[in-house]
Formats: sequence, structure tokens, C-alpha cells
Amino acid sequence: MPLDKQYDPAQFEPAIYKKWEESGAFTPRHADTKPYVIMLPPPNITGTLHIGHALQDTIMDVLIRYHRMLGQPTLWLPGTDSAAIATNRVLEEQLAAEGKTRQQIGREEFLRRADAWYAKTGQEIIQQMKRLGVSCDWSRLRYTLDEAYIQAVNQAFVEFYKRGYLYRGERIVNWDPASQTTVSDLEIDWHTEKAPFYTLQYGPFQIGTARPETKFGDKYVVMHPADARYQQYQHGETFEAEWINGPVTATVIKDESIDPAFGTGAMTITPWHDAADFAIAERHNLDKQQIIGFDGKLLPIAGACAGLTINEARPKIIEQLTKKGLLVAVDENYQHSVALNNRGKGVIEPQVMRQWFVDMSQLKDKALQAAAQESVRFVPTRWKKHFMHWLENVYDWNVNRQIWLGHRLPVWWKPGTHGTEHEEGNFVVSVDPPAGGGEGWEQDPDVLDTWFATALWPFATLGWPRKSAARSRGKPSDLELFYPTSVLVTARDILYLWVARMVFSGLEFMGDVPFREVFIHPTVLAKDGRRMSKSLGTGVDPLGLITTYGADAIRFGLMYQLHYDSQAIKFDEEAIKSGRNFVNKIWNIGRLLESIPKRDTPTIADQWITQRLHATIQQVTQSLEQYRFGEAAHVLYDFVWRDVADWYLEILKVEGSTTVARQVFAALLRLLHPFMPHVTEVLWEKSGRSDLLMTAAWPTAGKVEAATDALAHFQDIVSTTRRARALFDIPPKVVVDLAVTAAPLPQALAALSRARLVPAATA
RNA sequence: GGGUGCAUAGCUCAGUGGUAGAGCGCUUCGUUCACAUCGAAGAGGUCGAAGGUUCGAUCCCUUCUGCACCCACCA
Repeated sequence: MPLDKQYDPAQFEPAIYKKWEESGAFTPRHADTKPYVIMLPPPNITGTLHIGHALQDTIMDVLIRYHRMLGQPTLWLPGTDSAAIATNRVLEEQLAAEGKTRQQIGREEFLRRADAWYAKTGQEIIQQMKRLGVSCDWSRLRYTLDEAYIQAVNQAFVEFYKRGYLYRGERIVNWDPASQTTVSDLEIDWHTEKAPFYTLQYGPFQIGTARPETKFGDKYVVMHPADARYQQYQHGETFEAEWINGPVTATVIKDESIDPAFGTGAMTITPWHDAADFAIAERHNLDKQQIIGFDGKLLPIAGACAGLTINEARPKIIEQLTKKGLLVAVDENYQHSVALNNRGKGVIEPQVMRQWFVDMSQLKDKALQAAAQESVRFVPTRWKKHFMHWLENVYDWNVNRQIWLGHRLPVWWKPGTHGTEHEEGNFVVSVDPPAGGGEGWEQDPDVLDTWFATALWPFATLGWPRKSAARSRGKPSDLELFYPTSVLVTARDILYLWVARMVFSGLEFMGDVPFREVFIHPTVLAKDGRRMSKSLGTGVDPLGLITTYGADAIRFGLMYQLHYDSQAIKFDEEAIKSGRNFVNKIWNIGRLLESIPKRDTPTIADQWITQRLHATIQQVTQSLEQYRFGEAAHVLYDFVWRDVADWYLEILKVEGSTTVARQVFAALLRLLHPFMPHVTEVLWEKSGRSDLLMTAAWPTAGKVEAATDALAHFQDIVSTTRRARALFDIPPKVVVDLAVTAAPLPQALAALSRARLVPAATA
């Protein structure tokens, strides 16, 4: 049956995907050879596929398909993440629209709504991934809130606790009064804002602040020990100062963290509401006083301002200070940074709270060692430096959150003890509620930081902690077979949030790294270099692109733009269009080969294209091994379009071996398959193969010899003739006489030059 | 304050210690039956600036400038 002139992706893609799925080839075949394993970074169930996913998924699918064709047992394990904070916010917004709060409807009803919502949206992103053609093992699909995963998270928490890494501590944390929860350092966005900077008289000192509302409790003034201006004041000496609500006794503290060049070089501290001040207070064992409540309103210590929000209180405080003559100066043009919760968008108010922390001091060393020794290897290598730098400076990790969605802490409290002064000895950390020993144990109301759960992804998805649970009798378990995984493919923005935590969690619980390599791919930006975002209107819908151009086109277009060392891809739809055109070119090469009558008289052109093919196999293979996807795509593009289409096939129309041509084309389909799986599979089938291209063997390069000069000579003659025709404006229909002394491929030469060969005049 | 990446044709970007490359766009020509999602010919670049190493630098080194991003407890 003749093929259409143009390849129509919509006509073939769904059927091809179905065929792949039904073949069972997405599931790894057990074998003795080393498996190749990738864990899909679980996308948030709340989201839809964006172009960054399309890029990342294509990279993983290229790797997976390549390794599958190499004959390795290949596992790409998919899954989704509950993204508790984001979902929590979505649900609260929905409730707000109904004029309700989560507290009003209660925890049970809230979680019921969450389940309903997950059920509705959970499959969406998976369907979208399938349209891209990804070859995940769907039989192993996991979800961070499925029953077994919850068990793994509980087990990890209990184990961390038993091994002494988890502790309950009173520390300064990022509190979001709007969402009523703590937030990770890594999930804060800093926005610069202009705010008045006040210089205030504090006893004999002048101190600066942009946050006068925190100043009520100030009773320490801090300066650098070497600051000559304050030599006469001794560390620890006290003095009386008139302050906002009356006289206070203040103490002088000398601390090296103070920058003498900033302002007056002296400052008062608010340990309860500032991390730096907290550190100073800890060093010198100073008192800490809460000024702002968890609802964001000032506490009774603020006197007349108690109960007011920060914005309401500020002018009053300044008025009071002015009245007392304590306001020395105001800089209206001061720029400072304000911390926002990047999920909930509330303004962060640091607070001292009793929270769960993971002690990083030992865990970080293990991860650092793994990076230093390259038992986890970063690609490109510069990310190793970033990774290590972050770990070297990491703080203990606050792991509980005060929202309702997510993994609830496996911590059980005696009634009425949680959050009181007398917590010690009144809780039990265990997966199951404590049996006996009194009734009414209450489970801790908090849930875990979402990254605590995803840190376990590489092994919890394989069945941990049931280490030896075999899938079938006598066979090794998934955990034994597939851990550690081969490579993690991810974006740089979660290098710390997620990658680092997987590394130390894997080392801790599995005794080995979770992946041998980490490939950090570029970020996809809008064409003009801005971030892709819905609010900027710069986002691109990959599904729309798939509908317009086909999955193969978007895959190839993305890979073609993926250059090894760049941090960003400026997304240009033209590249996708170009991918579509390339796919169509392949399709038409298939058509042409069908139409040329069989003939087996090899020429130097056949010899030449075979050599070029081998060089191409070598280059593409090497590029894939090095994660140089853009390079591989370019090599393929140039080979197909320049060598195969423009020269070899034009010659083949006139003379040469269709047998060689078909061999070259078959090898080409294999090389292209990871990049454009659908069209290559269709052509494979149309060429009469009954097996799947997906599981065909990756081509191996024969001996690569230098390309024959004879063809270069041929190309020279043709090009020269064409240039001459253009120069003299000879219409295509006019056949010219061409006199050459030695004519390689005479028939092809005549055809491509639109010439009649005549004997060269002998001198 | 520290760090990373980038700077090459009008645009988006490859690339190499030795006469500069692609795609798109542009100019001219062409639908002979693989493909107009195509083919042929062509125009277009002191490879960000300044120094240095070298027989020779767009490439290696130093400094600078501009852009983007990351980290950081700027009161």
C-alpha cells in the first residue's frame, strides 16, 4: 500500500503506543546482564505536563530506549507525587471560594476532599506522558501517598529517630502566618522591596532597623569586638536606656559577625524573629523574647500596639519613637529583601518553635564523601561543586509542617502533652500506635516536609523496607535487582531540595548511593529568555504542540536544542517545526526506497554511504554515552539530510544498490528510534519487519575507514556544474554538455548535473 | 559578598590551536513521479573588549564589560 506524501502523526502514534504497551517490552526482562534503571522524578499530581517535563521525559526516554536496544534489562519506574503543600493551597482556595476554612470542615472532611481531588487529577499527567511516547514500566507505577509508600516513610522516620538523627529542638524556623505552617529555607523566594530604614537612639548608641515592630523586646546591643568606636564599652556591661515603652536595662555584646561598616556598626537584636540574631543569642546564651504571634499580630509586650498587624503597628511605633525623641534619621530609599513562601505566597516571619529536625552533621559527611569520590558522578561536572558547597553549609533540616495533607508523623503523644513545656518522655516514635500503656495516645497532628518522603523515592518505590520480598518465588526482589539506579535526570532547581536528600537517605538506609550519575539538564525558558510561567503568559503547552506537530517532532526538536554546557534552552517553536520536517523527511526516504526497483550493483556511492553510516553510528553512540543529546541529534540530522538525502539517494535513483540502501536505512531507523520512536517504528513495520524496532539491537559501527575520495570528486563536479548553470542563468530544462576526463558514476553525474556527458577534448 | 553559565551571520545557536558552520529569515531560480514539511545557487560574520602564551588564538591564560541564573543570617 503506497504511503501518504506526508507523515501524519495522529494516524499512527496512538496505535504504536498501544502496540508497545501490549508487547510487555516496557517491563524489564530479567537477565544476567547489568540492568539500566531510571526513576522518574515524580511529577506533582496537581500539575499538567509543561515543556520542562517534556524535555526531561524525552531525555529519560532516549536513554531508556537506547539501553533497551543495547540489550540490557531496562527499568524506567514512573510515579507521581502528592505535592502536599501545593494541593493544600489549592484546596484551601476552593474552600475560601465557598466561604469556609479547613478548620471549619475538619481534618477528616479535608482529607476526603483531597482524595477525591487526587482521584480526579491523578491520571491526567500520566496520560499526557504517554502521548509523548515514554516507555515507562507502568506496571510498577507508584504514588507517594500509596499505602506501601506511607509505610516506607513511617519506617524511615522511625529509623532516623532510632539512629539518633531526629531530634526535637527549639530553633528558629520560617513561619508562614498566612498558611500557618513552617517552610523550608529552600522554598522561600526573596523579593527586594523599598522600605524606610530608621536610625534610632538606643542609650548611647545609634542603631538601624527596617523592622521597628520587632524592637519592643530589645535588650542587647551588639558590635564587633575590634570596632574602635566602641572600645570604651566592655562585653557584658549594662546600661539604662529609654525605649519605646519605657526604660530598659540593656547589655553590651561583642560578636564578630557584626559588620562594622554597616550603618553605625552597632545593632540591637531580636533573637526570636531573626535567624542571624538567633545565632548570636545562642553563642552568648542570651534571652529570647517572642514579639509577634503566630497569627502575625503583635503580642502584649507591644503595649498599645498589641493585637495589631505589622502594617498597622509600624506608623504607631514610629510616632511613639518620634515623640520620645529617639528617631534620629529615616532613609526612605532603603532596599531590603522580604521572604515569601514560594508555595503559599505568605510573608515569612521567623519564629522560634519546638520542631522536629534531622541532624545533618553526620548525614552530610556521607553525601559529601560520595560526591568527592564520585560514587555519585555529576554531569556536567560543575554541579559537583555546587552540590558539595551546599552540603558543607547545610543546617539541620526542619521536617515537620503544620498542614494536613501529606505523611503524618509516626509520633504518638500522651494526651495534652504535645506542645507543652513537659514534652520529654511523653511521646513514642513508632509506626504503630503504642499498645497498652494507657489509652488515648494522640498522633502528632503535623505532617512531614514533602521532600522527606521523596528523598526515599529511589528505594521506597522498589519495595523498601521489605528488602527480600521477592516478586516471585526464587527470584531476587526489585530492590536487590534495581538498586542503585543508573542515573537521575533532573533540573538544577531541586539539586539541594531533592537530590542531596536522596543521596544521604540512600546511603543511610541502603548503604549505597541511590544513583551512579546525576544528569542536570538545562532549564527551558521562553524564546525571549524569560522564565516560562502562566502568569507571564510565556508558557508553552506541550500537548498542543504534540497535536500540531506530533510527539516525534517535539522530542527531536527539544533534543536538537539541548546543548551540553548551556544552562538554558530558549524555546523556539521553529525548532519543533523543524523537527516535524525532519520526521517527514525520514518518512519520505522510506517512501522512496519502496519505489525504486531492486537492483544490486554497488557503486562507490554505496561504499561511501556505508562508511559514513559507520562514522555516524560511532558518533551517535559516543554522544549518547556522554549525555550529549544535542550533538547526537545534529549528527543524525546532518547525516540524513546532507549525505543520505541530498547525495546518496539522488545517486541511487539512477544507479547503485538498493540492498545497501535498505541496510543503511534499517540502521538509520535504529539510530533514530530513541529520538523519534513512533515514525521509526511505523517505517520498520512497513518495511516488512515483524519484530519491534523498540527491542531491535542498537547498530554497531564497523571499521570506520576514511571516506572515499572518488565521491568527493563526484560532488565537486556536480557542484561546479550547478554553479556554472546558475552563473550563466541556464534554465533547468536545458541539458548542457559536460566534458570530464574521468567520470565517476557517469549516469548519476549526468542526472544531477542535468548534463550530457561528452568526451573530453584531448589536447 | 561568593559562585556558575553565556557573549560567533539579521534571529536562535553549534564548533575547532592552522582558509569560520547549521537552522530559520533574506535574494534568485525550480513543482522531472520521495518530500514545497522540498530542491539548486547565493548574499551575509575584524567569533564582546584589552592584554598575554604561541610560528600561528574565535578556541588556551589574565583582566574588563554586558546578560542570565544560583548561593549567602546586608541589622
